Amino acid sequence: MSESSTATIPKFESKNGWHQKTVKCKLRCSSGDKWNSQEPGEDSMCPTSDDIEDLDELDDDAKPLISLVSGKNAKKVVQAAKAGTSVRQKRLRKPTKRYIEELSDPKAKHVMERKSYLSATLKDKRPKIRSHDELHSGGALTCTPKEPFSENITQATSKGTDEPLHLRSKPVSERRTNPSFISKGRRWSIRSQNEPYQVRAVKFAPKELSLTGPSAQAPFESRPRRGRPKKSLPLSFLESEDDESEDDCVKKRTCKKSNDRRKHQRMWTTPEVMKLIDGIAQYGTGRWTDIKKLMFSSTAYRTPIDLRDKWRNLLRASGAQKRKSNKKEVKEKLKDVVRSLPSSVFRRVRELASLHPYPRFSPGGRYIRRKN
DNA sequence: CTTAGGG
DNA sequence: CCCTAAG
Repeated sequence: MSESSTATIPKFESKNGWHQKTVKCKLRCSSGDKWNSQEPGEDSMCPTSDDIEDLDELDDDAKPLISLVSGKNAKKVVQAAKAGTSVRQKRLRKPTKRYIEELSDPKAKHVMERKSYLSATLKDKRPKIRSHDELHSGGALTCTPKEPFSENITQATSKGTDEPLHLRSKPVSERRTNPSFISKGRRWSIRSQNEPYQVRAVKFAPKELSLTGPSAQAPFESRPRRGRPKKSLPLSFLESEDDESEDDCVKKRTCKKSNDRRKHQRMWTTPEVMKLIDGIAQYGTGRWTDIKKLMFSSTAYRTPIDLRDKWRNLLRASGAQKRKSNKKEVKEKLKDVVRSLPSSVFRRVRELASLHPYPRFSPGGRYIRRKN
């Protein structure tokens, strides 16, 4: 998929090529299926081997996405030129994101909100951006396919790798991650500018594109989601962990508007659970950050909190957490959790549960100190 | 900033 | 998963 779209790009020199590209993108778009819907569903699989951490899926939609963007952009440019509305000299970068959004999301309900939010954030965070905003913001993005990328890259790199990039990266990732943008703007939105890998990813994008991205596996590691990437994050690259596209579309499909919460659910795979358990076995309960760092260093998603939550659920599911409800009930309730997990896992869960109780308070109410 | 708890 | 209150 990406290939085809990429292939057309070189033709940009001739106006014809351009047009072609646009059309193509459009076609793709209208054809309906998302490119990233290759993953039917993860839940049914019951992996027995331990090394299936990357069974999730290959996230290739980034490239197509970009081309899409460019296509849009081109179209937009044309339109703008016709209308003569904009005063931009070069190529009207600014509105890009808007169009992207609009086209990709027919409803385009939150466009305005989003826009305002964005600008607000920018203003708020980095006042100076606004000045070169016009020049850059769309800059690389726009020309990615059309113009020699070298220029853009140079510009981007030499200039603050920060501001313009982040500026650009946000819309893109947002679009992918958060179809029904929430005007409120969450933590991750704000933080996204601090995330090193995201920046990097964005920076690479153009290169890959023009080079016909040979081995670009996880073009957009973007993990806009909340969470302190911290210093140890760069590692998350190597693993080419993947996507987010999955849950993205899952969200879109299943709950569409859904209640604000639970936007991106990601199914816990068995290996993940096992890693978690191992981690707890080593560190005990309560040191989620450490566990995350050690066991999930390669996994960008899964914050320490997620780990803790998962553990809590496991406990409940395993019945170690005696509660009012009897085991049967619990099991029934958390059937989905159980069904894909081998019994061996649950045995371990129980062991650990007795070893280091989760609430960290013994039944008597005494606080249980962690050892190491 | 990290945990714990509750929604 | 998300959010908030505590250390």
